[in-house]
Amino acid sequence: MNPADLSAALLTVVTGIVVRRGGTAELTVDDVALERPRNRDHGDWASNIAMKLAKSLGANPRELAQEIADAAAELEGVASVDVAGPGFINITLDAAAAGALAKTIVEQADAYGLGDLYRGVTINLEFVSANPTGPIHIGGVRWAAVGDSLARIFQSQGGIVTREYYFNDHGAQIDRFARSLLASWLGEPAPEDGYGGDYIADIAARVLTLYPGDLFHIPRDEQQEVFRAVGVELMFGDIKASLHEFGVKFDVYFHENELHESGAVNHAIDRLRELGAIYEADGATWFRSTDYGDDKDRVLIKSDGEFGYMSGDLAYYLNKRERGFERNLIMLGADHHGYVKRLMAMTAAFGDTPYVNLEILIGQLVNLVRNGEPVRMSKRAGTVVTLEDLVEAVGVDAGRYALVRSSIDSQVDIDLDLWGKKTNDNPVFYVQYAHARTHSVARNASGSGVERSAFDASLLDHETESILLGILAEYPRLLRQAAELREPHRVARYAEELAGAYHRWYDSCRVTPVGDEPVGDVHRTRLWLNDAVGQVLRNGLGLLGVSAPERM
RNA sequence: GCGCCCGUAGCUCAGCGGAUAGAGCAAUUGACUACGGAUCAAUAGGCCGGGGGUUCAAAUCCCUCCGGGCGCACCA
Repeated sequence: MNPADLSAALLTVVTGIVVRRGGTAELTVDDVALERPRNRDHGDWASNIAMKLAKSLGANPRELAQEIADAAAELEGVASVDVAGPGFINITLDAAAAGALAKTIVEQADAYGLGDLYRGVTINLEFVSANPTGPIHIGGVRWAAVGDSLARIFQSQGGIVTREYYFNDHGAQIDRFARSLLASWLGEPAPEDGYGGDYIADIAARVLTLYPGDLFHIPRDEQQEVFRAVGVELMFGDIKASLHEFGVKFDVYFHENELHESGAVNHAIDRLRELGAIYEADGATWFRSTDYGDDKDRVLIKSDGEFGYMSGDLAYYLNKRERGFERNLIMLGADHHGYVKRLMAMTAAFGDTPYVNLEILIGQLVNLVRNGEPVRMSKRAGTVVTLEDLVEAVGVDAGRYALVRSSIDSQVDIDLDLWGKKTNDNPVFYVQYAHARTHSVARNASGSGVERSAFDASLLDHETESILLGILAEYPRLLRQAAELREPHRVARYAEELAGAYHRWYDSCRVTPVGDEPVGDVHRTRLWLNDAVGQVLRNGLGLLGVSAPERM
């Protein structure tokens, strides 16, 4: 008996009562969704449906609750139903009904918790998209961890997900990068608006070994072009490699240059023009985005003839739509939140639905901290902490977990010294240890002749067992919620809660008999529960891109 | 000035209409000749930034003020 089954049964009960009382409320399963009460005295599951319905039925909430409770008490698998407080309905399952879940989970294995919220929906999730003018710095790392995890969560709901990286290889910043490489090679100081740091010299040297021709005797602008073309490829290769090391693999690396070379940018502007959203002023071409809720109109073609920043975004969006993506999500840092309105205006102008066909997830920036003091990062000064630095200092698991554990709405401090030294501060080890422990227990059980050869759910009647089963039962809904809200951190917090409940159960219920005690069905049944917990921890950690070790 | 995010235990953060607000770390005290003590139990620690409002019910929703972060270019 899981909460979904119970909700469905309760829906039938409540609907019957509403009809009998002459009510007109149309109820769905969501209306009678059960929650797990904080306090164990309040049973396994609780509903507030009576308080919600009382007003429209003109009924006393407690009386209504009692009527529902009396009917619900007859449901199969329900041990008792109580009315408490202002009208809560508290349901306690009998141990057998609750415990059956342990077997279900083991049997469903990796499939336990999967849902169909986005069954068949094509989703394009764009994240990181850092310019290839330097290594991925610590700010981009957050989106790497969160974005990849969110992609996995969408997939758990049946979504057809493409992880995409927008490769900004067109425009002034790339020119600066090229000039910086050239300057480094020539032994000149870095350009005023260019990039510094050891990696520039490193890339410049690698360009030299890769370039087959004679770089010394060609004009300077051709030299710069060589450094641009080869340097960007090298930089991009490095970025890919460090992302890969971090466990993040993109399906598509999209080059902005393609949009310009194929004429897609012009085409996108023409399309807007046909729709009447374009005007000319001051020698520039403007998108009348204020018609669609933006704060000001945006320049698409500057008076010098160059494309404005936004023009590429128009073409890119259309390109994604032409590739068939129903939902397009872009993860951006808080320093880009000003883009939301103009991109939504674009979406509306093209006749799509803002916040549905296009969705922008804004995440707060990370602060780099050293000994409690904030550290300013500067690509130019070369004081950048990179993804590789993070992995080197704390490892992939601890790094990803720490980054994905917080809501993206909150700023996080990254203190590599602290993270590197006191890694026990990171709850990832608490969760991983719980998982390792499930394997340790299973190994031990096997050695003592305890196998999953019998299952009697009614034997899972210890208090820690009913708590554990309650948490396990919530997993599918938790996953769905994480997907709906685009909040991977919920999976991490859930894993911590489950790990805690498991450790407490371990402390009071043994799987392997002690001493001369014979192996009984209670031990065999507990082994099912043990393995079920291991399975769910593994599933959850997998969605976070964190390993689930069998030994630590 | 306008916009977005945040202000919850000493620290880092969950909870975002429900019952006595939680976890980890830090602190204090206990628990292994019983499945790994990277664990568990217990204690202590909170006017959920302040003030109004909506509601049967507000940390959660609305308004306002205070404090912090980030934005508001024919730059990308």
